[in-house]
Amino acid sequence: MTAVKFDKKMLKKRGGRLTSQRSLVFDIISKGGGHLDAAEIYAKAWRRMPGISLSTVYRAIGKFKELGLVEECHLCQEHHHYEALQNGSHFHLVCLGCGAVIEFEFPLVKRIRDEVDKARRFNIVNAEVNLSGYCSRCRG
Amino acid sequence: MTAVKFDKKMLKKRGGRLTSQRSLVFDIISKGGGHLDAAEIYAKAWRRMPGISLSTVYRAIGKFKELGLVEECHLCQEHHHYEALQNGSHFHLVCLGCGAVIEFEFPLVKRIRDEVDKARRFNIVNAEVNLSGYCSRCRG
DNA sequence: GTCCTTGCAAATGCTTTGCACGCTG
DNA sequence: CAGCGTGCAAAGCATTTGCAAGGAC
Repeated sequence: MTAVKFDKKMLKKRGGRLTSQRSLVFDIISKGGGHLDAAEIYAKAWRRMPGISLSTVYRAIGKFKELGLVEECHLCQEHHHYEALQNGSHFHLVCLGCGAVIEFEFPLVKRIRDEVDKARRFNIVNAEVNLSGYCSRCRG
Repeated sequence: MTAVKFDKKMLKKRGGRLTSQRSLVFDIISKGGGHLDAAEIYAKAWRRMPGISLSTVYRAIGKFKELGLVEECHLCQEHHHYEALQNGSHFHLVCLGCGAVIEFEFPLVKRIRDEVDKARRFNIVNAEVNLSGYCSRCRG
């Protein structure tokens, strides 16, 4: 997990401007290893650039997402969704085109659980698998 | 995906009371197949019980979660977290005890992608796998 | 010089909480 | 009848937006 050097080219693609704030935010996200939320990024940013605004952090993140440099861990849903616990676990396949959600079960998921359990000495309680992409109708 | 009959016993375990609002909310969640958010549940509930309060919906959901009857799809994190896209995908193993996050790569994940891709005629763009449980230190 | 970015403050949207009344057990 | 659950309104957070001033190109 090495930090990615923030590069002018990365922004220029779609006309973004290279500012010190953006470099800073990108550097923090890049070194954060994927576990930082906006407030944490903001806190780290403030230490290196006192006075930086929280909205600037959000806007930088938004820009990076737009450019495909950064992604949210929980990509497919905006807010919480709930489901009743019934017959075992199933997984979600979300179409980025039409928003359709398909549920599926997949034996390999159990194998992943088992093997991670063994390999990492980790007692797995919950497994969540979310796939997103384009369904047959929407691709093209 | 059949609806689960809401049962008095399900609530009594920890002293909850059986009310018409709770039955209604549970029924909606149960029939929703896991893709309803709070607002959608509220809307459906209002149609069958005009005047029901949104806070009641939230409190019912909270109770069901507490009783283990319902779970949020995005269990492990409260709000969005961001990560830089770099060398291919990795996955997350979150300890429910100490909060540690372990990243791992796993070849089976690629197999799942491929097979779902084929089986469902779905063009997969992003795969996300989140496992949670207890690490060797925290279990016991 | 143009117009994209920033900082600030206010607004928005989802979720939670305080309080008095009503209903379950 | 005791105490939990409800509805309402207000509070809390995270995130977004409008606007005037500042900086990149």
